[in-house]
Amino acid sequence: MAEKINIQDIARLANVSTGTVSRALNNKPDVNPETRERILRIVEEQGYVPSSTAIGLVSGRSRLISVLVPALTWPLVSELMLKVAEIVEASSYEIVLYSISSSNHLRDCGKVIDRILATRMTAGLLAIFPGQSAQHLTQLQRHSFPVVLVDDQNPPIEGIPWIGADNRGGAYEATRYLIGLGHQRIACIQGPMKYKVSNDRYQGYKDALQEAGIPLDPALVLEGDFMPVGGNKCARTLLTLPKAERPTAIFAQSDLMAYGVMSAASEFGLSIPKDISLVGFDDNPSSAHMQPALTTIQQPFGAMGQQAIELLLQLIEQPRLYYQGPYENKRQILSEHAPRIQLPTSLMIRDTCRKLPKRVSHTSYRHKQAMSG
Amino acid sequence: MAEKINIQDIARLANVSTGTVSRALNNKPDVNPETRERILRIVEEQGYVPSSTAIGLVSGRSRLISVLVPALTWPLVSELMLKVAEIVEASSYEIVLYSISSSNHLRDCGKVIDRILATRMTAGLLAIFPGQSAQHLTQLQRHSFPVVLVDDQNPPIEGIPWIGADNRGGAYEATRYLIGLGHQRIACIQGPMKYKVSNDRYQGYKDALQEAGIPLDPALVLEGDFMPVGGNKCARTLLTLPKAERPTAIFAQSDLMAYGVMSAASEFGLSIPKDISLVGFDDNPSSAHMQPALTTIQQPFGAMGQQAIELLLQLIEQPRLYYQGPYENKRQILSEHAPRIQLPTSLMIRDTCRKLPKRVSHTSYRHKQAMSG
DNA sequence: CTGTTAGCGCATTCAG
DNA sequence: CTGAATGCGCTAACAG
Repeated sequence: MAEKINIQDIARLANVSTGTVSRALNNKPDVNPETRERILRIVEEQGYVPSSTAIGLVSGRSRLISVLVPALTWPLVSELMLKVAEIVEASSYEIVLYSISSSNHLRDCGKVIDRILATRMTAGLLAIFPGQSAQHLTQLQRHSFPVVLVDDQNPPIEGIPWIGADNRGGAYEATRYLIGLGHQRIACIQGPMKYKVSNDRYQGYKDALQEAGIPLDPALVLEGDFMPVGGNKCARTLLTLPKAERPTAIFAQSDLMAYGVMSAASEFGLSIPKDISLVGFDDNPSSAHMQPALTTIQQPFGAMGQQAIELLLQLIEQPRLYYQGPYENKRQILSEHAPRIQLPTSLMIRDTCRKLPKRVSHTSYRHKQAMSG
Repeated sequence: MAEKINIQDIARLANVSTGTVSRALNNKPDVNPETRERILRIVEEQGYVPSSTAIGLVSGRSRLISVLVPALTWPLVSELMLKVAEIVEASSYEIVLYSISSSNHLRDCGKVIDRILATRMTAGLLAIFPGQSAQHLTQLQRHSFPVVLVDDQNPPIEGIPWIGADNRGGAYEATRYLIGLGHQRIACIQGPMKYKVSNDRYQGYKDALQEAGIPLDPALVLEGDFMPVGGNKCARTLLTLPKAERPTAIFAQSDLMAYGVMSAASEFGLSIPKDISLVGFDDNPSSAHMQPALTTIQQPFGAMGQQAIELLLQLIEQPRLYYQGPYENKRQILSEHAPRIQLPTSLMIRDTCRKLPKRVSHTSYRHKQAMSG
């Protein structure tokens, strides 16, 4: 059935030339409706599918899209890819996956990008959280190879469309939520400050503090590593502080670090949220199943994936023109400037935060503890 | 630099024919070493990369490999894919990703497989945990299209190479570990029994019980859904049992269900591992960060991915011949039968299991509890 | 050793 | 409206 059958076979079976078959298949207007129907019927019968390789060769265009992903073990990327895959499969394109794993670092990534560019096997590139490899992307841009970047580590690159989460807004919301609960001494466990994302979240944290008129205490701002161990280490430092200086709430810039905070708390015999309130960032799938379930900021990964791939597809078909606004409504003003799209996060309220009594003083805290004990 | 430059340009620049250039590029023996070097130099200078599309067309072979993945949100798949991607990138092949997400169920998956087969755009298919879609795979097999299946839900399919984890052995090890700790009343929270994996793990559980001469108590064997909610529900049933009938340990057939058990325990005011010991299965990345860290059976996803993709690559290049034994050592006897490779799991001992005192009786248990309370 | 030629499967002219 | 011819970039077979 699926034995190598080509356009000539169809042409023979339909008593027409290959040209006509080709026209019929590509919905060209100038073809006899009767003939077209007959051809399509035979195509259906024979289960004929045009060779995408040949089409690629003759048309010079590819139906393949490169997607560059970081270590897939990061659960967040999965969510994003899910949406990307869904949309690509609904189109006539396919995804070619390139992963920058632990072994092939910066240098190898450059090679991958060179190959993408040189072979032109794919029609465009979606780079997802490429980390340091982002710098190689300008090279593609120079050759007017369509690229869309989903990132949070690097400052935006001139000329490259960029999709990201509103990290500053998310951090602001997290901190404001804690303030609304009555917390005044709120610690911030940061990611590595060399990353843009860490700075953005720090800004959001400061925004909320400033808005509430709470002075920023540098002793409560610690730099972690986005990983559980770093979160744990920072939390230990915070919990070692004298009671009066100790934070009543912690904003961890990643869920993984929040996990570390939770383990540190239990090591100190402290209970969350009774003794310490905690908010994370990311909303990893497992965060909802922690004990207690982690209150956190959810990143809009699905939406980011969707925006990114839709933008890329549009870029491939309409080079150098960017639609502003939602993709569905294409009658938007076109722009020649690479868009920067920032998607809103959302606060997931769960069980790691506790409302503080009106007046928070050392004595009233101990009093309450004694009553419950 | 990377402007469309082809083999003719190189031929012109090197003052040779395209045939010679092609020969030089493909390391054919019959080409003047001097000429070859000159050509290679020019190729390097010009940054020429042969069009894989054209090569694909003329050679009839593809350098693309289809990889069919289930909902990527499942963290386990990421680990597997990581290894697959690493190996593919080291080869001359690329990965084309197809995902069977929530939206496109069984029917759409059939379409995907039809397309893979019809276009022959890719040279082979690696199907990872395809679930119910596995049945479509026989179609590929019939057309002698190389397929390798990584699965645990379905019984093996005749003629299709199969890679899986030793689920029975893993469950046996988990249960034996609990028995070794002195537990006698060990519950088993199963996955859906329509899946092979659930039956395999149940067998392993029974094996260990039988070996230790412990009678199987049907009241302690409950069917879950592999998800946290199911684990929680089953655990509630178990914890509602009268003290004497209540299990002292629970073997959950998935980590996610183990999370559900943990939350159920805390709802019942029970502490893990003090009151109940718990072992999971899978070793999700987050399991090590649970409070307490979950003792579980680790699935060899990396190894599974590696075996699977190496087998597929070999199948593509040596159709209908399967190497038996490790890939590295290729001088193995070849077989015409599709191999079934089962990879060993490993027990990750962490903090959710407790050694029971020598004699386990209702009274001594309460005595100990009273002493610690 | 090397140049020439004939396709791979298709879309796209250019004539009818 | 349609058939025939050209060529996409490359490899392979065949002559030199």
